[in-house]
Amino acid sequence: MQPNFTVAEENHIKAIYHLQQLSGKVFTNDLAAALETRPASVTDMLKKLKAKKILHYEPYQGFYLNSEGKKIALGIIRKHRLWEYFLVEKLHFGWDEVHEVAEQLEHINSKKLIDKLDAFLDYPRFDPHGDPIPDSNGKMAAQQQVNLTQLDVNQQAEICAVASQARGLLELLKHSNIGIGTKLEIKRRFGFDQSVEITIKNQQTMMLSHQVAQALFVKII
Amino acid sequence: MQPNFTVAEENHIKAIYHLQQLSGKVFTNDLAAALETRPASVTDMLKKLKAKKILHYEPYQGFYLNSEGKKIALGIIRKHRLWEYFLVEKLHFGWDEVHEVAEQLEHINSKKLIDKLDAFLDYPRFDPHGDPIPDSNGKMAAQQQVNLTQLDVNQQAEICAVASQARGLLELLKHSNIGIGTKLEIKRRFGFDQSVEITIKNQQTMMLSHQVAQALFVKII
DNA sequence: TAAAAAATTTAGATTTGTCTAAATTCATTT
DNA sequence: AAATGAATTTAGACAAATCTAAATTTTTTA
Ligand SMILES: [Mn+2]
Ligand SMILES: [Mn+2]
Ligand SMILES: [Mn+2]
Ligand SMILES: [Mn+2]
Repeated sequence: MQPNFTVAEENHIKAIYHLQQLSGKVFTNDLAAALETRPASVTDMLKKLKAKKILHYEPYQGFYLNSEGKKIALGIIRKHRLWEYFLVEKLHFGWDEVHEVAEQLEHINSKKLIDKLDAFLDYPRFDPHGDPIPDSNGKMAAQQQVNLTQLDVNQQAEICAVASQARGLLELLKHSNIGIGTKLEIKRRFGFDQSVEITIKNQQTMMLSHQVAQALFVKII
Repeated sequence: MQPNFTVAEENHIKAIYHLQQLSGKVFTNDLAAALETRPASVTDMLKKLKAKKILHYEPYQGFYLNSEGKKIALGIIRKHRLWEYFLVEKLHFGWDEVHEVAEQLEHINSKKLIDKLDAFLDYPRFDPHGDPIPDSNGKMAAQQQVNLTQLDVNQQAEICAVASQARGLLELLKHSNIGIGTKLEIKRRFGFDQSVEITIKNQQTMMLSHQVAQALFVKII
């Protein structure tokens, strides 16, 4: 039923999906930046995806996945996140080490494999970064997360996602003992640089820059 | 240290390794048949592998992996067999269903992943087909197997490997309740067609054709 | 609204992996 | 030893995925 897609096509499909979640439409330069490729290469790929009838695309006007395309994207995301869960829960990878490997594993092509893996892992609903895992029909739990920058002083929250894979950020978080599941309370906000002071589990108090706070998503508790 | 190899290169390297185990040297047509590709395509690839200094190759004279090439082949075989073990032992695939998926998984590129997988599986020494799994240094247990055609009447043995992945064979074996670990005794041999009569676990008695017997390797018990 | 700037596409090239058909080399047979 | 046939390589082509540089379109600015 679904045609087969190459690894390059799948990487484009997934990246388009994530970008169109933000604003509905995606533009060539943004996708090229996300994939660390060139705008001209993106244009080439857009034509292929349009020819395969999974992308709505008019030259110069932006583009977005149609419902068939979204279904395919969700299948790739399902595989990516299930493998991440496997790597962390079964193989004891750190949650900040799994992305690269999952980026490869998500392209393994076997429905049976992924459904058996899902069962083996006992149908997890969230990956190690707090992102919801689509089920085999593409449905996933809504993620009730708020950006740390949006909390009020004295609010308590638990970190459930880190929105950036940047190398330096993960290093900083590890050093500060901050990770998925960390409980914290907002102590103060400084308008000058939009930094925020937090207390972890009623113990350490520390400052987070705006850049760091922006990368942290929490659920309020 | 080791350059990176593409999926196509890795598939060629692995196939060359298996063929050169038989007779030391490999020929273009044989490799093309094994990979279901064309002799001209094989020649193209041989030049690449020679340029990467892992293959001894003189035009028209056959070819074989040098020690560097064998090391790379064993790394791929290690991954293939560990994934097969994982699929059967953890995901409950049938031992006759794993080959295709392992053919993809063997190309995932992460030393950390494969060493952690090995530990998770508790360092298995044989894959679901009875083939030995190389350790991270490329060493593997010698396989003490004998072909079923070589046993004498009244000898008892346990099946530890099936040497062919042919579709029809696996179907036949499943139907006959024969698999890895099956214990049997040789009852009679017929010179006419080289068929052999066996009894499984002192229960069923059945005839196996020469073609089937040739594909079965056993250890004597 | 016309120029300038930004975004995007097109043109043309390169690498990888594959193929078919033709040429070459090697081995076997008269 | 020449002819035949098998095995192998070469020549030339093509699709996929990328790139750079140039052209085009759209948007912004003056
Ligand atoms: Mn990927
Ligand atoms: Mn994730
Ligand atoms: Mn393979
Ligand atoms: Mn095997």
